[in-house]
Amino acid sequence: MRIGELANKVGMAPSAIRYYERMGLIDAPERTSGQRRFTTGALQSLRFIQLAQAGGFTLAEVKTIFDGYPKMKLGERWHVLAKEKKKEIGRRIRELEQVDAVLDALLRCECATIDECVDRCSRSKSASKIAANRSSTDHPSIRPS
Amino acid sequence: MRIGELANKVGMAPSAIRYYERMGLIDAPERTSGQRRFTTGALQSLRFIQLAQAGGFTLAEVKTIFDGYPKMKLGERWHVLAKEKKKEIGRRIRELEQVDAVLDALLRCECATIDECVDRCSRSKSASKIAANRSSTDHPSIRPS
DNA sequence: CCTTGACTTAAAGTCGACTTTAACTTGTAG
DNA sequence: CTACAAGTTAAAGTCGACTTTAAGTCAAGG
Repeated sequence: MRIGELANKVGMAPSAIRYYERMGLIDAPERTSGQRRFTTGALQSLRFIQLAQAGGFTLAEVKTIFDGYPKMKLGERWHVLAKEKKKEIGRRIRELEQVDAVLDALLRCECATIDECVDRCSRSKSASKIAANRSSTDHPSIRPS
Repeated sequence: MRIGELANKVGMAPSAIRYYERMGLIDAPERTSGQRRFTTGALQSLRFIQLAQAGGFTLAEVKTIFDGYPKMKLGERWHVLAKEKKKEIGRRIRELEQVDAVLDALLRCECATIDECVDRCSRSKSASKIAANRSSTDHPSIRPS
């Protein structure tokens, strides 16, 4: 399979696939006169990457998973990482719910000027919490080994 | 008030404040021998920016709000934008919940290899939906005027 | 033979929200 | 007077996940 066909099958751009190869996320496939020829194994890897991304993993995290399991074997490690990611997603959802609460507070304000708005609503418990939480959620729990 | 003091009061770096000024988010304050001297008005503006950011607005969106109301007056427009942003946050939360569901599916898999995992779980309804939704949520609903 | 389309590479560009750097001036304390 | 902290600017750097560009190679069809 050439890169274009593979890209079509998984629904991503050829440039993305080359990028993953450069980043060491997928193995460099055999080449026929310079052109990549992929097997279905690459397709599986790419689908897993898509899945992991949908699960909120960064490419660095995916690489960490792959590096730990060069023979494509999963196990404890993968489950541990997935559980950590679930926690992270939970935190992110709660953060967004707070944001939603801030917007509700602002909407209830019926304020005429921004100053009034800030004075009455800025300190309304949720606003400052969010700023405080941000720093923690910035950093993913899974790091390259 | 000099920039350092203001930065301390609102809890942001002086560089951030200069950045907002350059971006036209806050008015350029008077200067004493080149140095910025801020009034409490700037403090209010900065707090509003923090609030808006906590509400999930981008700086471009904040600028849009400010541009529409140069005299710091709020009104219909602000409420409309806030409501749109609430919808966006709702969408994002639902997306994250789907992601959580995907992770659950993967964890239930008990799969031994990545290939197995992908074969059995990748198509499990939620995975492809997420990819489809992403493009829509990428673009904020509020654009510069 | 020539064009067309798909591929190749390395390197640079993109987006957002800043931070960092370099080179300099100004204000204050000892 | 001198040192040091805090201010100034424009320009470049950062992060992540790619895309785009430039310049070139290769195979198949007319």
